[in-house]
Amino acid sequence: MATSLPIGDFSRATHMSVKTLRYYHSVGLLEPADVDRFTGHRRYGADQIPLAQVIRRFRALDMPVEEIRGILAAPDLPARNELIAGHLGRLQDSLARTRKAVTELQELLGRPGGAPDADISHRSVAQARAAAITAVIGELRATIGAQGLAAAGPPGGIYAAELFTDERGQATVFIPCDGEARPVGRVEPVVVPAAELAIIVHPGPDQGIDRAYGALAAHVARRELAVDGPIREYYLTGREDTPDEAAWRTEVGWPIFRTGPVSDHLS
Amino acid sequence: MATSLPIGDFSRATHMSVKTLRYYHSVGLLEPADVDRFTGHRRYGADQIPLAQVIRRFRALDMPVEEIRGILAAPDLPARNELIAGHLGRLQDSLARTRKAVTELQELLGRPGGAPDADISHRSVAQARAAAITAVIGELRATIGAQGLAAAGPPGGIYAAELFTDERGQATVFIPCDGEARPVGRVEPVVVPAAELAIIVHPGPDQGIDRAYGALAAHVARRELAVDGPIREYYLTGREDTPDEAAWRTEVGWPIFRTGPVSDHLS
DNA sequence: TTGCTCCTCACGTCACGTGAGGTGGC
DNA sequence: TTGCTCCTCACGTCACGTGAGGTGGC
Repeated sequence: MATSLPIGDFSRATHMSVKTLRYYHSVGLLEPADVDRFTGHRRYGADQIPLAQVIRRFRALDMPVEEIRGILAAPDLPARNELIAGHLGRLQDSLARTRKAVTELQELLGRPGGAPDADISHRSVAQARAAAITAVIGELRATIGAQGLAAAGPPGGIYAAELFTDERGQATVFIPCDGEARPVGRVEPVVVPAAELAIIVHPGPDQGIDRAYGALAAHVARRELAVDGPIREYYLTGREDTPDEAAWRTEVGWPIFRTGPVSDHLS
Repeated sequence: MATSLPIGDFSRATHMSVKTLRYYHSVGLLEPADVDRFTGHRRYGADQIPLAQVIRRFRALDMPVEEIRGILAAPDLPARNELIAGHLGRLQDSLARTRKAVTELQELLGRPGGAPDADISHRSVAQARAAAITAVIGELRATIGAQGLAAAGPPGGIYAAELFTDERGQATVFIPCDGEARPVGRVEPVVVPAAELAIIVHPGPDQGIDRAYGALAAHVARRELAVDGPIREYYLTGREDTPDEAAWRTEVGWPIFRTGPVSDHLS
């Protein structure tokens, strides 16, 4: 007659917890050889140890209980192999998905997974008081000069995304200044909101700036968490500063949710 | 004033299900801009769309809700990056585990992941009637010959695992035969139980058979689901057959739970 | 009145782990 | 009597999906 073990001993023999064994009993994956009709105590046969070990091995390979049951019940070896291969396929799918997630996260962190997009930088921009208008920079400069205010940074523009697709939408041009501007003509005081931006610098005059937009858009799509919000431009050097077009510099800023390397900040 | 959307519109705008949005509200991950005090209807601001998209992106990377909340609340960029990196690390761990599981499953299926162990084969052995003894083959052969029975296969032995570790345990030597043997002296009739075996062939006389055992044990540990049970030997060609020791052949069989390629069967 | 949208429970998922509260044999 | 083992509920996990049953505005 075969030796039989109480659940505790069987648990130690198989390195499965008592709770697990009771669970496997309840779902019919591994039934005890005997259950006492009065006390409910389970008894396992020593000859069930190898089966338990096989189950443990499959569970360690993340195979669902339901599928293990199927494998144990498979009528022949090809059926058994097919179930195992099915699980293998699912594991490989999840492997590919996880691998992709890892890559994306690495890119969000700015790790050298692909070459970093060298011409792109990041910036947290604090909000700033400014004088704003819907027309040209010269008018702004003259206005704040006349009001005895000083420029507190390069002039800039905020452009609603619809501008680029619908050809209509809100556009604002501003010069940050060190005090409250008084409204004069089309000039009004504004507070330029804070933002987190991915920045690319476009050299030269306006024509060709769409290449900078293209590069920035591609970068953001791949390596950043884009956020819907108006595009921003900063006019570092322009026609107001020098007639040499080659020396002009425009920054294009795309609003993002910041992750990745810490770079320069601008308040 | 900002545009606000009912949950259905916000759901379509963000590609999140209404159920998901309600869930995120209930756990405080994404609170609607306003909730009607009487009807309970939720309203979301259009400016919440980008935040929702960020959340969706992180969830697509399998980040737990609790951690996304932490990232959104992170006080600065390094803290944010650290949380993301933590998740990345966990993903990489699970990647490694899954990769290992895939390899093990492939080995169980006998895929060429490592070179297959060429000298190992598989066999399902049906149960067989036999004449058995705890001593030498010659005595068995003489006995069944005297009883007018024919050998139905090569002689074999069944050896309890304890034999190899404790140097004691049950050992049985048998010759399958085509009828019921009558007990004579130490010879008794037995039924050799069916088994699934991984098989290696050892050429030559007994000395050196431990090398075959070693190779078989290593193979089983890596590529099979081992099962506790007695080891079996089959004496295909031995001293009874030819005096040429180089021609002797012994098969060693290790009980397993069969997976992998279909090979020869022996009944 | 009929659709449509919105609401709040309540339950299921998967493989157990964690108690709570109680029993039986040495 | 004290430990120890064993038992059966019941609940929690994680991120929702799936109903059931009901309401409010066009």
